Amino acid sequence: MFIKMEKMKYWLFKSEEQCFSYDDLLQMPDQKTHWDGVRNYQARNFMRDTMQIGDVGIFYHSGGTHPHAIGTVHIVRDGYPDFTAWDEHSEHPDPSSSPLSPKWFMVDIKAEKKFTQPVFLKNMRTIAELSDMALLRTGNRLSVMPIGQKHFEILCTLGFSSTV
DNA sequence: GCCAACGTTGGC
DNA sequence: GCCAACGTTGGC
Repeated sequence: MFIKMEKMKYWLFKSEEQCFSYDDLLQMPDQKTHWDGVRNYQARNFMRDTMQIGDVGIFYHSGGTHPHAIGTVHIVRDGYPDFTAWDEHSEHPDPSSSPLSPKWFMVDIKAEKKFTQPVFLKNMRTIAELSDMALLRTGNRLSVMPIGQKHFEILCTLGFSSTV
């Protein structure tokens, strides 16, 4: 008997803090949400093709004066059509997507644990082991991106440490 | 298929 | 508010 164990993958979920924050996620029923509204093919492909239930992620707040990672999440439902695309009243309607021919996909994530202290972007840039993280590349605009296990562990170590 | 114009993102 | 980066659009 062969049971294929897929290797757990690591992701970063980016959201503008004033738009949807980690605290907002904690307020959601069952602390879950669907990661809707992504209208970028590369991010779409990650969610549709690569993410799996059980993968874990870092939640990152962009847009503020001090961008930072703020907690961990895990994926509780893998890729399925983003139904907000054919809702004309949604934030990101796209008439070219339909239930019969969905163009955009999303996953469901659930909050895991909020960091005891945020890990600031400014701090990340000083850490050599994080230098190859996609988030730190200038001009990166993906709201969902893969990171390495090493990146995930370093961010958790910093975020859950009790001293600065 | 090329490429300039345009819109959006996001750090600073 | 500015500007760099980059994806998308549309004319040709």
